[in-house]
Amino acid sequence: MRNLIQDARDQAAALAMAAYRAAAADGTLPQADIHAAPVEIPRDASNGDFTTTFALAAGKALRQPPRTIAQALLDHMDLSGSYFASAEIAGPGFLNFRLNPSWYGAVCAAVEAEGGDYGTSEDLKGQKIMVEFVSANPTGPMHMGNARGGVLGDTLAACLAACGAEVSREFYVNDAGHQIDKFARSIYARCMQAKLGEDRCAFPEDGYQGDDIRELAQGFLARDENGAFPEGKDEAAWMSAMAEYGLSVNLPRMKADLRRYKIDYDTWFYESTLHDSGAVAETAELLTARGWTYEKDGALWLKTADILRENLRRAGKKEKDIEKLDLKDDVLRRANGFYTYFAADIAYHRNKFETRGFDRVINIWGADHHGHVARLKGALDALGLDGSGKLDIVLMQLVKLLRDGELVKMSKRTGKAISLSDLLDEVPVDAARWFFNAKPDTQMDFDLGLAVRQDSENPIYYVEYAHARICSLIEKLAQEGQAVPPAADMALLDTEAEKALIKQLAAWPDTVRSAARAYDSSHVNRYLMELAGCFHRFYTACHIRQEAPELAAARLKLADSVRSVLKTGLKLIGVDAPEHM
RNA sequence: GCGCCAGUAGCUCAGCCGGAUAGAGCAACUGCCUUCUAAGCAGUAGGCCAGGGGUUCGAGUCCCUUCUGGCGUGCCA
Repeated sequence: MRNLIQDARDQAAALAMAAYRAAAADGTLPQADIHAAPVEIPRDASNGDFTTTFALAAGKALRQPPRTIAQALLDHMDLSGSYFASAEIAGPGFLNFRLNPSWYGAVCAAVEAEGGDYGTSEDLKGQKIMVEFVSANPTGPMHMGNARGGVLGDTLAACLAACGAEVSREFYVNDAGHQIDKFARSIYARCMQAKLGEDRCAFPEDGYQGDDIRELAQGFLARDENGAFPEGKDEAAWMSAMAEYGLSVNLPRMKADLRRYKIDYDTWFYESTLHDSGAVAETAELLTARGWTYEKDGALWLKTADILRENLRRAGKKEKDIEKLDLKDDVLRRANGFYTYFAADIAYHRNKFETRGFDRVINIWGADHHGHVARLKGALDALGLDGSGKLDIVLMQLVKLLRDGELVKMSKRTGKAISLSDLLDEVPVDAARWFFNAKPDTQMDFDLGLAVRQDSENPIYYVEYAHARICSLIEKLAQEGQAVPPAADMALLDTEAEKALIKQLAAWPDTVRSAARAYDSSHVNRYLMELAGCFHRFYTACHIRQEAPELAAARLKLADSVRSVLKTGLKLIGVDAPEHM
């Protein structure tokens, strides 16, 4: 709950502002309309722990050289009682602050007091947020492209929850529509082939080619104990029984694969329920009532172009640029009477906001769906549900799968895809989770050959090793009679390695917050790498054994705090923190 | 054609609202284990931040433009 970086930042800003007001009051500096001092953390710690660019930024408004302004601030500044030991002018006019022991002590105290809760906040308290991710078609095994979305959604949800949001993880099951129809026809064709011979029955051209479909067909026929197929009911009835059977086999497998991947959903939402309840038709009627649809060629169309044009105008886009976009309308209900996926998706999101009352909805989508983003938001806007404001779509670039440098196609249709479970057979879960927790918009290559021999080369081991090292250290010292003390004089920790480590501990709350704000949980990975690095350097530079008891106690205490934060951080991204390696 | 995302070290990527000498990991090279785990540490080398203009005290970061790569532009989902 405490955030010492934020506290120090605020304090530095307040000190600078107070100094400016004092300088302006006695005429040292001119009066100007300045209400905040920008505070930054210098890249290089030799430039101080915090710095304000007040003098640089205000140079123009105050019509004085930055260094003169900085000097005036310094002359009017009172650091007593603050977290800062000193302030000095540097470079073109930076005012650099250095932290004093009270700040380092406060960081250690916060980590100690808050334990596993350290880093959490109430930034998003009271907000009901849904993260919908993966939502892979249940017509076949999940391919490894789903692995990335799984990690991104799951870790993002965890970060949002750590910021106090009430988070719900959801999987949208596409158990209706065209794909399912194709799925049923594919199984049906394989059943027919099994009965009559491959060459006597054509397989649908657009059917699913994978072996899993053959297995489903065989499974279905095995359950058809009397050998009735294909007699007894009409084709459509057989197909619907097959689709139902196929889903009953596939969905539990998907759940199991995801569980193996350490992903648990709060809700599995079935698309079919939207059709069955009439919600899709109702949504289309609502859009029609609001004047956003028209009929053409027997189909019902949504005036997507009008909606988007209006949104773009409101966003200030130029008319000629809008024209260039060549905006098109979308079909909601086909000429054959069936609703499109888009129509169902609008109904689905209406359900998320209207029926279930989420304040915010985040969807993780593959970048190949980006054309759909503005349309869906626009359709929700047209329903008065503020899709532009409350629906956020995180687009992730697809993962290119390689094996020993050679491209592996991920097409489900060809049946040659590497499935998620194949992936987990080859790569440890934690390594996969770590790897896929990268910034969503980077295109990444995943080389299976490389991943297999990713042992000591994998950054994750650097972090895990730090944790194991600490556990082992604590264990060993405990055996020698030196337990982690309940309290210690942390002011004794004043070497560069120790201070750097404590500063890194202080940065944890900001890391969680920025990951949640940016919808990018890879901030956590980077943070943990740095924390591990700081620890390894501390470990090498600062020993505990054979040191004076007070110092040893403080260092042991610090190591224990690092252990705690490493564990919390790894847990956040769903990676185990091993005690031995 | 139009649109979205990206282009920073050999590779994978950081770089907070524009700030000081552009950083880290891996790979390469050199050192360091009779003291808490060497899956570690210290060091060396590696850069026209894709190219070109602009905005200003200051640009990897903002604007314009060109080039390169990925993706999209369905009565598919």
